[in-house]
Amino acid sequence: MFALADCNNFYASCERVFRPDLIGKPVVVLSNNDGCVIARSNEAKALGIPMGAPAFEFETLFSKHQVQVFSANFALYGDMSNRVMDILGEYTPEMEIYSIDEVFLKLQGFKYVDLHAYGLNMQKRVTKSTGIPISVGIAPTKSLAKIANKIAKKYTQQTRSVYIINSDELRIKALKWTKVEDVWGIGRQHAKRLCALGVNNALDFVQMDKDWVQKHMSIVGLRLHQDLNGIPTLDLEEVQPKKNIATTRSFDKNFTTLDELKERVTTFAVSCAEKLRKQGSCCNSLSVFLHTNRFRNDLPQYARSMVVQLPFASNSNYELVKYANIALERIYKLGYHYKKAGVIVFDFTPEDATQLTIFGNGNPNHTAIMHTIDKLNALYGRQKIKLASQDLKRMWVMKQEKLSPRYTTNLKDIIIVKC
DNA sequence: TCTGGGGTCCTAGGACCC
DNA sequence: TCTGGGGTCCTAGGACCC
Repeated sequence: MFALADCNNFYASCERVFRPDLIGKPVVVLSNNDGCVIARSNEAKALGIPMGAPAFEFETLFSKHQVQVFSANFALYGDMSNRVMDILGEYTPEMEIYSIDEVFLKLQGFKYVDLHAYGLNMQKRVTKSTGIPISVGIAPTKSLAKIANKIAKKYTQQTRSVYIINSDELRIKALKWTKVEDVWGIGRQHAKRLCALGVNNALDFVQMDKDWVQKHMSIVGLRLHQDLNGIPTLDLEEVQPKKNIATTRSFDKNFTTLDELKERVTTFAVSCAEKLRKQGSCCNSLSVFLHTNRFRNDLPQYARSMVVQLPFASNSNYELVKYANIALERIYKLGYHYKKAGVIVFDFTPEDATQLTIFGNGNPNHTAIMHTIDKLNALYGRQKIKLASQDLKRMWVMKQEKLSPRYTTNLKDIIIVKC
């Protein structure tokens, strides 16, 4: 059996842990630059605030219903996630952290354990120990555990946030209850196509012809089809080193000059290099993109990206910055208002296995200095040591007007309890 | 005025090899 | 009129996830 433990309204719940006065009140968390809504408490959902809602469009609704609005505080969410995962890890030797707020637990060899009681225990313990409410779904396969979790979340009262699918009867009932577009792995495109064929719920889907599924939804769809039929096809996945690493940002205003963009792209490339070093990888290629604001119909639109192959695998700030800027200069066009840019690195080789060449390929060895920069930045704060071509005056601060304190990761922000 | 930021996998088709 | 039969690698694009 598999269990899927999923934190309820995770970011909103994190904000509430240290602000218990917000329990029962609508809470939303915004994306970077305070752009859109990326998390909502149940009360906020009930007000009809959709996922991804642009914050500025909902300002009147926010103030009318006294919605508590927060800027994204990823330091807090990451730390709270670790706490939740640590506790859940005690319930099984095999788990897969699927996202910041979700984890699959493999319950193999639990034949003589009352899994429902086991689920209730983990649910209670996480909620009590961290203040984060979670839901638990248990079923014979991962995709069915996903569905069980959805049921637990929807019927909190009746299920006490734990639901188990442990018979074919319950499986059929759950599949029938699940709309096809809500199935994990069936996105908008496939849902549209399936609905047109009269396949409206997950039960309809599992009864479809295998060949059709494979033909139109590839091997991925076929695996899901099997898994939902109760044949375990999707197993836990091990943590793999990343194959792509990206740093991309929207700007809070439009940029027009090459110099402004150069500074941003330089900072993004440095950030990618840092992430590469953290994972012990070097990249052989990178891509730079930039585009104008796609929401502004009154301005001319332009978007381009360019891939650069490095002559050697690297994770040096200097090298990545150099090649990222070469790409930027090629794709930059004067006369446009740029809103977003990014750097993506890919085609990795492990740091300790980069190819040497007999005649030398000009790959300078920056290992020592990068190591020193990383160490200093770890000690004295991120971006303490920067390249001169980066934003030295710290002009580009993200819009984060409603940021909560870093309660758990910054000594200055630890709460004071008066008793 | 203001609209996020990351990731993964699969397939078809073209270019190329012998 | 008639024009082989295998392969591999790479890329773009499409689908999906949180």
